[in-house]
Amino acid sequence: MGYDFNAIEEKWLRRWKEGKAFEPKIGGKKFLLTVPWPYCNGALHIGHGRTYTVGDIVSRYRRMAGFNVLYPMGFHISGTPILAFSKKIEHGDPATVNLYRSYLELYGDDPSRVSEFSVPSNIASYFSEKIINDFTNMGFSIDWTRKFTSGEPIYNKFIGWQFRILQEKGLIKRGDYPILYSAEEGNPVGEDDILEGDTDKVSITQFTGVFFYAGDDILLASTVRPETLDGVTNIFINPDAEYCRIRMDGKNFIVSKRAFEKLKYQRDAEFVSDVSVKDFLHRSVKEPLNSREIPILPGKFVDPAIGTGVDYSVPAHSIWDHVGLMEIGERPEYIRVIEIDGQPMDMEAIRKKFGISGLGDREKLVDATKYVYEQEYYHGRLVRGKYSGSVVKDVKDEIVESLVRSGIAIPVYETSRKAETREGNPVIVAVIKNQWFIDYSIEEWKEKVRGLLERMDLRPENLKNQFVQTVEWIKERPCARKRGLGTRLPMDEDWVIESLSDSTIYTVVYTIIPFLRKMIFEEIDDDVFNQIFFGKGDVSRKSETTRNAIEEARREFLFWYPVDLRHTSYPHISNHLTFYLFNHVAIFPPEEWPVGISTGGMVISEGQKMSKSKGNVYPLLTIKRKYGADLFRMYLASNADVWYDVDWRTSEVENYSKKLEKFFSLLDEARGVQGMPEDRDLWIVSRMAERIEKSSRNYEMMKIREATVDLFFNALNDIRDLESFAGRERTLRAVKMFGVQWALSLSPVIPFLAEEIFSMYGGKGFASLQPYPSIENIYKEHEKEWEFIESVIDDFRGITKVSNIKPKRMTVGIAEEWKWNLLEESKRKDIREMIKEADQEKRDFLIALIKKKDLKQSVRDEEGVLNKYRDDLKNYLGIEVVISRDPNFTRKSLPGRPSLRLD
RNA sequence: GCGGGGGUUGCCGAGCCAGGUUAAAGGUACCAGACUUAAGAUCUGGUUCCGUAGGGAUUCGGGGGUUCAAAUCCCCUCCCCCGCACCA
Repeated sequence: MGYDFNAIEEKWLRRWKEGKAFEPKIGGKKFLLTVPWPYCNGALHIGHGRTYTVGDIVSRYRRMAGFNVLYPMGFHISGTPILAFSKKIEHGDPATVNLYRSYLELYGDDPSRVSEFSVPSNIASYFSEKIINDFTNMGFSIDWTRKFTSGEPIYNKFIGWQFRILQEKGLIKRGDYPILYSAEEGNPVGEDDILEGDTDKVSITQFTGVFFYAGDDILLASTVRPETLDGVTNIFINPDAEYCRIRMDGKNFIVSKRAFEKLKYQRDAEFVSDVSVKDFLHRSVKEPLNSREIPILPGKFVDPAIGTGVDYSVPAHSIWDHVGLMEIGERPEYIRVIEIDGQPMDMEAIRKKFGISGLGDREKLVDATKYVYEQEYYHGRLVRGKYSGSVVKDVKDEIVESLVRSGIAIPVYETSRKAETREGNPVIVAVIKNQWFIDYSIEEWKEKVRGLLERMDLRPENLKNQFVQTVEWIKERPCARKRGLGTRLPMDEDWVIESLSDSTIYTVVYTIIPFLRKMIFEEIDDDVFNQIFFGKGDVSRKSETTRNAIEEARREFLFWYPVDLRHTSYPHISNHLTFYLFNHVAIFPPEEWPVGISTGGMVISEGQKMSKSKGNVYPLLTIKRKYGADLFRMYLASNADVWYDVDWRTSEVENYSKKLEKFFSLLDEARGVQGMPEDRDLWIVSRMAERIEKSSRNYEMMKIREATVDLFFNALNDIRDLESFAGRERTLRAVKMFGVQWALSLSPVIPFLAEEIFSMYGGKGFASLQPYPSIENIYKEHEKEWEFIESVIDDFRGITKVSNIKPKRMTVGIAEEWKWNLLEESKRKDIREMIKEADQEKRDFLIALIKKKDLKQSVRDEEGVLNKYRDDLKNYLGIEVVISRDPNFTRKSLPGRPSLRLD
């Protein structure tokens, strides 16, 4: 018979709410725990539940460990996705409309309401409400009185304040910045906007456009290998493509027409005239380094849509160029620029090695090119020019910079692959002029963050390395975009602060939001925030209401902040979490800087990444209805350590359900049983005492899996063993002794069941608010005795298994006195010394002692223990136990490991 | 490439940092037995190989080394996953 988890969960949800169980007031030892706020553009699935569940288990444990815990939550609505979805719904995009209809259906709402979602704020408000509901149902001990969204006016004021501070401190700057862009749509495009952008990522590649002079014109040849410029032998242009003359920076450039269409989004470029390929072919141009005259040759392999459509040829280091020349029957003198271990790579040999017969072997050419590039990039040394002697990868960036500085090259950006938007338009690279950045590259700033990392509590331990690495690598980050929801950039209202940049110190708002809301909105300005956070804004002219609220807010901020633990999943390390550290360090004094960060794994489902097409995405709501929150939490907690991915397998989930039922009915039944437990069953109390104590440490170190497996699965196995040995009745009497403590120890993981059991056992108040339990371990000896009996049973089984007999009697040969004496001695002395002095017999024994360390834990009075369990052994194994001390028989006996004879 | 994490017994997954209690937790799957009209559920035992006495042999991606002793420490090598930015 199962238990009605739905009824139990509903009951305790109601009582927690009525009792305001998780709405802490200031006072005592505080613990502020945050998990990044969810982005509310759709229904939550099991993957979303993970980090919040871990956060909740931690907060619940901390609460029981005596901390005043605040676990707050808000909602993120900044950025483009919500906007994009509402736009699609407005336009009636069938896939999106269906998706949102299905969400509405899932939550039992009228699917026709989908049209409301054409207003972005409706998406945000609808789903934030559902998330509150879902999270509450999962038993998360969140203080919802402190919720807010990244889109509301009070928050906009706060972010405005933050950015003005960043600006004052000189951490914000402007500059040109390349981004992926759709010319047709007039928008930057993100991963989500690109066709197959999530599976096949598109990035920005920087080419170098090198100037080759042809009279008044400059052929702009683009390359990703400017280090080979010294080896140029000719220019390739595609004889079948269209080229044109354009004007940039007061000069005339020749590029393909396709290139111009993109280039004009990267810099000021004006069309001058079409040009004919024939006018250029076989003319010569001057290369910019040494003014050598080189010819322009036809290269059909040159793609006018990539780069500038003009290619400079370095046949000594490019397989394309080598084969290209071969095909048109040209064989200029190759100029070697790079050597590996003193040897240049031989393009002809590589051509043969890859089996390339001509330009038609595109794939092989691509492979060969990759091979050549990699070899020369990582292992090649330059042998000409001013960088002669350097390894390519060490000086490549410098080379590009120096070419640009000398005015003979410009950067040209290209996408890493050909890509189009979901609407079917080409994706190009555009350069945004005067893009706003937060300049994370400032060395003093980085240094402060490194200092912070030194003192932080980071889990898992390797997290520190990852952060140090990220801090090393981080540079300017664009912090605003021209579209999306969010806060307008205070210094330039055309821009909206980008969604990761507006969520770096928001955790502080949790501490003050209820008091901000008490203020008169119009009065909230920078002075208010300065007063709350630094105690130094002039607020004397505010209304009394506002001034009182400011005082309260300051008190709460000082009490709750900093964040003691921020927990999230590992993909946040190199972005959000790092910004989080940087911004705290920039804005707040050191005592308000983050104390701890932990990162966790993701959720995969049925052994695979979740995806709609695989049908393995399960909404949180469905899970709760079908299995209950406790089961979900138990599964997440025990399936994998926090830092690893959890695999949700429906078939295993079912088994958890049975285990929880067993747990519940066991404790339920034990409650009603009469009489005291047998003395010889009390070992199980000792085990439980140890488990509870050990798990406390594990919870604290966030080894949640270990705590759960031990407290739940291993404990249930003990009980199973006891039951099969001693029967149900005796087991229940023993279990009754620790039922309450057991349930309480599991309360962080399965809070609903814990509440129910706690109250069934007559507990007053909430289990969730009880101190973490402990059991005085007064039955340690019983445990050792039981371990002895267990090992005898184990040996008995071993023998019967191989000998195939059904014994009636078991003769137990207990080890001789001298062995026990040596064992005692070995605890005090160096066993190696003892071995040297011992005779053959003693030596064998001592070596056995080293091998079996646990023998040192043996119970001394084995005969007494066997007598104590004599009747149980007869019942359980169907044998009579006879003790023997016959020296012929006990020769092989060890303390804790008696000889056995069955007959 | 850089950085991080992995490769364990049918599968999932502990153990490895602090070498011996480890043929290696736990779960799952499978086999046998009990219960049952039967199935399911539940319970019991088993699941590397050999062995009619608790033993032995081999095993933790591959190779080598340190050690009385290595899944655990060191070196080399192969393979897999994740992050690398404007995207929440």
